[in-house]
Amino acid sequence: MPHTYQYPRAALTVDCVVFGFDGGALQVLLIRRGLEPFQGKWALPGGFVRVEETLDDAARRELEEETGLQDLFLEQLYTFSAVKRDPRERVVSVAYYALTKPADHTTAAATDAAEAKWFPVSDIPALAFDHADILDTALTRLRGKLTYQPIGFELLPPKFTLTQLQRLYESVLGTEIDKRNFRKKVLSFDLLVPLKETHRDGPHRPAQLFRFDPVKYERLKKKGFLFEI
Amino acid sequence: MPHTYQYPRAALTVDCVVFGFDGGALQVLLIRRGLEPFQGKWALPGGFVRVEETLDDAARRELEEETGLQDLFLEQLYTFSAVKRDPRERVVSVAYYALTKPADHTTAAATDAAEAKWFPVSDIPALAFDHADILDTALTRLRGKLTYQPIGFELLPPKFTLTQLQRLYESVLGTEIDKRNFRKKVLSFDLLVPLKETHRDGPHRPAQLFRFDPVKYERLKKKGFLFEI
DNA sequence: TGACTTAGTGTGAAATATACACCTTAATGG
DNA sequence: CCATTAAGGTGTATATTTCACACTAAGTCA
Repeated sequence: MPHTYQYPRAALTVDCVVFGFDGGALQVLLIRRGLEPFQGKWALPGGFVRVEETLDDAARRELEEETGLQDLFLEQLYTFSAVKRDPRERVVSVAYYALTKPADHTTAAATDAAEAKWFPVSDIPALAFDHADILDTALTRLRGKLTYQPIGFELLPPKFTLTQLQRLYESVLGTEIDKRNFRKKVLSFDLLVPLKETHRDGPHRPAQLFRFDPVKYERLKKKGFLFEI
Repeated sequence: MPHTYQYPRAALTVDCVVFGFDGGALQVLLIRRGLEPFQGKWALPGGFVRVEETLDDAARRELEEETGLQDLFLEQLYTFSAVKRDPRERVVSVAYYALTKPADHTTAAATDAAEAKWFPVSDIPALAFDHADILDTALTRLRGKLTYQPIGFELLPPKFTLTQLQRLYESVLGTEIDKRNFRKKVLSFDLLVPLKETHRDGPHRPAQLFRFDPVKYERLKKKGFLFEI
């Protein structure tokens, strides 16, 4: 059923940069394109926005359709509009970035629709469209955001150790952090609650498990608060 | 000449939050709408994106058409996509925010196309569409950005005094700042060059004029640098 | 020439950031 | 079962940054 307008219109898409952390390196979820253009190339999950849904809805829908992922931290990133970014026709794409917990990773792999695969950000294949630009923008944003908002927890399981959190910061920011100073700082925000459990893992002392307390975070945020590592 | 597509498409617009500073309070430039919907209401300058231009181009074009402003600091803000944000049909709008120097203010007032007027952000009339949301988002962004990037200069004339700069920070951030500490901090970045001129203004000691040095700023930015007031 | 008004300047105290090394605890295996 | 292994966990002293605070300087105008 055709739709007619007085002036030509760009098509609107969403593209999602999905980050994950496997304990060692920051990863991005890509899907292999089944159709032209760029058939067979790796690309960010995404697709056309329906006329009766918001961009956030579209991003969540496409993510679920293409990767099986649900209920993740998702935030609008930037809208990309280079005139020739899609060889077919004018397409403007609103990019999102998402953070997943490790438990989601298997889910993502299990999807059948298209081939989906995690790649370490240090080793990304050639991407379709301007997706390399989008990924760069997302990485820059993630690094920036990590230093002033407590979103690192979104990349870790609900229960995590301080060492895991530190590894995450180190690999995303690409710096080494002093263990004692990091712990002091992180705990000083009073956003982590120690659990009565420990994480046993090999021939050494087991690690205290913590969880993030979103309620305390909301309280702090309202008072105007700066989370800085 | 009609244009036909297989699926319905949202219309794409840009809207611009133009900030100015008159020495006392932060101002926003609004235009009075000449057409329905919201005829006679105040709104952000903006309009439809043409199919062969980027969003940045569209924002600059609309700004010039509606307000006469050119060559200003302009940055994409966020894309607004609530389904009913335009009562006529589905319209997705990419919001921008812009910073103008005082010399531009008269230019803006001189435009004839539509009625354009500066309003202090503390006293904004009811706005069309979701423009109040957009303005809120822009203000939050401006406040955030001002504290870690040296964009305040974009709101001042090319030559300015430290007191003017301080007033700007105070009124945008809504805080009082200690004069000595502010000067120490700002000068410590080594981004301001003192001029051989002073600013005479009333029966008191004249003030040293400075200009912002974008070259030094670029150098610093590359080394990874944090501008924090 | 004195009164008025904004410009411009320095220091000490408090808080925060940084550098740095050793003991603790459980698992493993000889 | 005890010695070894390997990561977990902790405190302090120093450097740096932030913060609070008050007077003199320079020009105008009556």
